[in-house]
Amino acid sequence: MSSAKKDLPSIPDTRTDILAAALAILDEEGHSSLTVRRVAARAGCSTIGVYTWFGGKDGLVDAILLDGFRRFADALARARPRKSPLGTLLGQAVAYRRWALENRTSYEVMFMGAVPGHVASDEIQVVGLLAYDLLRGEVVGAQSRNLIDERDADAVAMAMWGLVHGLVSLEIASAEPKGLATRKLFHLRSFEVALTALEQGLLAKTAKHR
Amino acid sequence: MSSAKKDLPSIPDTRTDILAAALAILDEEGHSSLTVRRVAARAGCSTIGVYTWFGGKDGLVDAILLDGFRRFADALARARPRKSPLGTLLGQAVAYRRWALENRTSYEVMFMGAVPGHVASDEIQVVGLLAYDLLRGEVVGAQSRNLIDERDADAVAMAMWGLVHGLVSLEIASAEPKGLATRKLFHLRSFEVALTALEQGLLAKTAKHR
DNA sequence: GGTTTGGCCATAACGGCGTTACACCCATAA
DNA sequence: TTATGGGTGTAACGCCGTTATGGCCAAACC
Repeated sequence: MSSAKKDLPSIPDTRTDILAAALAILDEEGHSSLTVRRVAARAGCSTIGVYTWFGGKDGLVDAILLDGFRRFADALARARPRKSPLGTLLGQAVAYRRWALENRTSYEVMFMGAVPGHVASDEIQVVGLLAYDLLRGEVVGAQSRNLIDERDADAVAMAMWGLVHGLVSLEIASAEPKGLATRKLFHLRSFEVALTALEQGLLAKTAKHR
Repeated sequence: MSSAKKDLPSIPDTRTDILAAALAILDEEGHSSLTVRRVAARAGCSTIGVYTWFGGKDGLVDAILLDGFRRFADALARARPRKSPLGTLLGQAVAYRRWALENRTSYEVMFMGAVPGHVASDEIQVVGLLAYDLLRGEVVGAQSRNLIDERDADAVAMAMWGLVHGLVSLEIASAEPKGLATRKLFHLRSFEVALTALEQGLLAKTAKHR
C-alpha cells in the first residue's frame, strides 16, 4: 500500500498550482497584476479553474491571506525569545517591520487593502486578529510584572500596533521599488525613536505617582 | 464692465461640473464607484469630457487630491491656536483624526491608496508633504523651547505622523459604515493613550540626564 | 456490458472598466 | 464664404471578473 502512494506528491494538483501561480505573480509583478486570467494562464489552466477551486477571485485572495498570516505569525513567533517582556515587545516590533519590508506585496494585501474590491471572509478576519491577541497577551504580561503602567491593555496594544503599522505603511508607500538605502536608514531610525519613546511613555511610574 | 460679468458664475463650466460630480460620487458611493463613465454621466457629459479637462482618470484624481489636501490643511490650521507647542501638537493630532473620520473617503484616497492604479503626479506629492512640514516645524519649535528632547526632528515628526496615521487607518479599516459608537469610543481612548504616552516618552528630561 | 451520474474543465460570451480613433458641430478668424 | 480649431458624442479596443453552455471522463449503478 505504501508503494501505491509513492507518486502521489507528483500528481499535478490544480488547486496548488493556481495558488502558487498567484503568489508568484504577487511577488514578481505586484498586486495590480493579480488578475484571474493571468493567474490561470500561469497555472496552465483556464479561468474556470479559479472558480472551481476557490469560488472566484475573493476566495483566491482569502487563500493568499491565509498563507500570508501564517508566514507572518511564524516570523513574529521566531522573534519571541527575549528575557524581559519589554524586550520581547521591541523585538517583535522590529521583526514586524522586517517581515513587512521583505514581504511588501503580502503586507499590502493583508493590511493595506491592496486588492481593490476584496472583502475578507469572516474566517480570515479572525485569523488576522490572532497576531493582535498575541500582542495583547504580552502587554498584559508586562503589566502584571509592573513594567507597564495599568492602563487599558487593549488601548496599549492598539497604540503599539497603530504605531508600528503606521510607520511601516508610510515607509512602504513612500518607497520606490528597492528604495534608497539612505531612506531606509532614516525610516529605521524613526522607527526606533518612536518605539523607544512610546515604551518610555508607557513605563510604570513605579511607586512614584499615587 | 462689471455688468458684463454678473452672469459669469452661472455659466455651466464642464470642468467644474465634472469635479463636483466626482466629489459627490466619492462622498456618497465610495471610491469603488469612482469610474470615468459614472462621473461623466453624473456631470451630464460623455466620458470624453474627463479626458478633455483632466487628461484622464489620473488627472481627475489628482484634482480630487488637491481639493482634499486643501481642506485637510484648513482643518489642521483651524486647530492651531494653543498656548504651548505641546498642546498644539496634541490638538492637531485630534483634529487630524476628526477630519479623517469625517472625510473618510477623502482620507482613503489621499493616504491609503484607495484608487487602485493611481500614481500621484510629482506636484501633488509636494502638496501632500506641506502638512508634514507644518508638523516638523512645530516639533522644532517644541525642541527649541526644551519641551521635547533633542532627537532628530524628522524622526520625531515621523513618529507622530506614523502613530496618528496608523491608528486612524486601522480605525477606518475596521469600521463598518457608520461604525458602532462603542467601537468609536474605544478607538478614541486608544488614540489618547497612545498620543500622551508618546509625548511623555519624548519629553525633555530637563537637566536631569547629562 | 451499457448507462447514468457528477466532478472538472475549455470556449465563448456578458457587462463594466479606462482609453482612444473618428467624425461632427459651431463659434471665431481670415 | 471659407478655414480653423476647440469641445464633444459615438463607437470601438483591450482589459477585467464572472458565468452559461456544453464536452470530457472516471466512478457507480442496473
